[in-house]
Amino acid sequence: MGRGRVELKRIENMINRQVTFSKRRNGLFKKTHEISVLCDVQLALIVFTDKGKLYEYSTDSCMDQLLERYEDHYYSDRQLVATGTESQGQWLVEYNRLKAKLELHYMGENLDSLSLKEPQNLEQQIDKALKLNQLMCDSISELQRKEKAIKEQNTMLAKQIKEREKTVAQQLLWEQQDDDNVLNTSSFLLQHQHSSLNIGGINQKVATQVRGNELDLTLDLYPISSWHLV
Amino acid sequence: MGRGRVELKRIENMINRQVTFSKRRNGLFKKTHEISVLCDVQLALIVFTDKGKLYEYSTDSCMDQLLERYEDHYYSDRQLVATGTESQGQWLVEYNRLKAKLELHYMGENLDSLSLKEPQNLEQQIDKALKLNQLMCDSISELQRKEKAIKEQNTMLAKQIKEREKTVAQQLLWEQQDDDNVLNTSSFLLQHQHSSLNIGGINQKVATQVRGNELDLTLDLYPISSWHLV
DNA sequence: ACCTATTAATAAAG
DNA sequence: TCTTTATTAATAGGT
Repeated sequence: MGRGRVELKRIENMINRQVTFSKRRNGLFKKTHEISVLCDVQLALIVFTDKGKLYEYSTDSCMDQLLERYEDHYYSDRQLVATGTESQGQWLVEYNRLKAKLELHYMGENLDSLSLKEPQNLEQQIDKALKLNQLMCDSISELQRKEKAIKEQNTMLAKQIKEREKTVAQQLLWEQQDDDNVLNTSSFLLQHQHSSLNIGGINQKVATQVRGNELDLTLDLYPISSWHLV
Repeated sequence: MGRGRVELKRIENMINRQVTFSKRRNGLFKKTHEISVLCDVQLALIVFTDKGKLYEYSTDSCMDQLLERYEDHYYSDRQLVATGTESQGQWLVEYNRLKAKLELHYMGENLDSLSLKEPQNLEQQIDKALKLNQLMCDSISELQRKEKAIKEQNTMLAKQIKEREKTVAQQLLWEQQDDDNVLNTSSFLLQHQHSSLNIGGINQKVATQVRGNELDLTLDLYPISSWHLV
């Protein structure tokens, strides 16, 4: 549309390119919003200009949820099944097999083990390491389970809010209709905050959390360094 | 365009909605591609239908990079430095220390190691085990981070619901007062607080991370059974 | 920003 | 889903 066709290739004139970008960007965002409302779909649109400026749109302004959902679409489900069931189960098998082997080993070579200076110790260390790994596996799947549960709760809450909004909106409509009969003005302001990502706040908390983890890391890691291998 | 105007509201007829979605989706993706090429901008478009079907477009098909860039746009480098340096750095220290010990060990006992049948192998295995531990540690802290973020979002949502209840209750009060007082203006502020915690960002990295771990876990776990300790 | 000649998108119907 | 077609919407080029 417009006067004359446009070739589908980069507009070389910079001014022109920027003007076109501005116009088409508006159009694109409008259409994005329209399809979102008309067809009741959730969508996210992110645009980066060559100069690094960012424009974004997302249904209900929850870009994060959408992006998360996007990730989940590819990773989460399969992951949960894989880690939760397979690898963990597999891991236990490995663990027990190894333990049995170790026991056999020390039964047979009990006295003439010169170079193995600390057999019990080695066994203990490996045992510890295995147990540690096992714990971590447990931890991971536990966390994954928790995560899923909380997410579900989240979705529920979000739904509730949406429902409530609808109800309120409808009430207002009714109210307005009543008011019209009495020469009244009902003003309704819906403040739709756009893409204010509340990241600063979260980050702080994330950082704290990470620091907490570091401590755990350290605590867990020291035993490993005390494997008496030297 | 089309015969007659269309109101900007959800199309209730399901068939119609789907048809419109199909048509407009094509249009939207086309326009998305066009602006990308004409104006030389990078963009990402993600669409989820109400039934969970996913459609996506991204310039040069590198959605991940774009999403990462999006996150980076909000994430300050502080976090990256903090996590990247401290916790991981600490770990590297441990790791290298242990490695050095192992090397010394094999230097000294090079020839008379009967029971240590495959020293290099043992080293490799321990190396792998350590890396595995590291990955699991990372995974755990990522998951913990994520969990906390989602929980917070949950809290936010719950708060929103409470707020809304209050608002509605108050509105009802006003309404009653208005009934007594015929010439009145009822103004109502609906604050669409938006609780967007930046979970997407965290999630993306976790997902990537976890995916990496998955593979590594599987690959690394098998060798453990081949520790030639028997 | 605004204007308008044109092209593009698309709603409704088959 | 795939066409067709009557209409509206988007927009290129100019001011």
